[in-house]
Amino acid sequence: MGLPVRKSKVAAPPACPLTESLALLRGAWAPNVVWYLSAEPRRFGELRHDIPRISARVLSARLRELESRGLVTRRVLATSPPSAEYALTPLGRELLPAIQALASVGRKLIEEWEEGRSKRASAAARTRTKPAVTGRRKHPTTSP
Amino acid sequence: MGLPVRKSKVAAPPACPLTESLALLRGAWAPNVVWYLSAEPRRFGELRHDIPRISARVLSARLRELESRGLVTRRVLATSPPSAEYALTPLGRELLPAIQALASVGRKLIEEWEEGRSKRASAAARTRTKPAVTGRRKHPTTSP
DNA sequence: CCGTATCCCTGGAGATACTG
DNA sequence: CAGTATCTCCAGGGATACGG
Repeated sequence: MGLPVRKSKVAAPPACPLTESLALLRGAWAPNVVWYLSAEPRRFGELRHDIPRISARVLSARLRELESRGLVTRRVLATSPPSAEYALTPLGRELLPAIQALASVGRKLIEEWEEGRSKRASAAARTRTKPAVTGRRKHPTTSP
Repeated sequence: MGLPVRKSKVAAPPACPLTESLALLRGAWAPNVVWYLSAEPRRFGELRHDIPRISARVLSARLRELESRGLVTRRVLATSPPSAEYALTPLGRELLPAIQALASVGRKLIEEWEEGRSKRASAAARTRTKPAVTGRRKHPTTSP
């Protein structure tokens, strides 16, 4: 605040469509949040459960950011135990095809290398991530 | 270094396909790099021109990372002015549908948003996006 | 049950300058 | 031309604890 001269920083003029949509999904967990909202509105605690490794702080931050960008809406329910429901807006839904494409290729990749792992024990190119099948997930659509 | 302190950071087991493909495209510029390689192999300097706002350092870092993950290949040409060509691998190409979906929705968003804006004022401030066709060759597909 | 408030850490990214 | 070497900056993120 002291110095008036500061570089624009976030200005980030979206020179291209790719950058534009990427800007809406900023943050590592944003796509996941959108994904888990794709089927139906969900509550904060549900999302936390859906995305086990996200912290409340970050989930809250993402939700707020997505809300401020018009991708999700927040609805507070005046129930005895206070609850909140988050849902995708039409704008948020526009991103679903892309997110699904991402999930789709990811799924394929996982399959392929699980197969190739048993056949070809070589391919020491990249050793990342394990199958780590999630125990179970109560998700209407295919899980990300 | 050398402290016995163990932080158990855990590389993060990507429990879901979405996270998996996201992991491959880590870094803000990665998707753009893949996009600009989609049509044909390109050289370092060309990529720099394609993505004007990226610094050499970051471009280099992204390319190395993408290479280490098996998404791109690097080929050094022994020409008088040394040059290098980067190209997508089959694995890299598998991500194209998703990236194109992203670009597609971004394009649509921009259109919508420009239409809605034409009602209010002339969009003069935002016109500095150039496809960066430096007279060399252009992309068969629309620019991101 | 739904968050927000610290504290701290990591790494992605910008700018600039310099070699093979 | 194709990178690497520094340095700095800061937003995103993990953990924990606390307030509504």
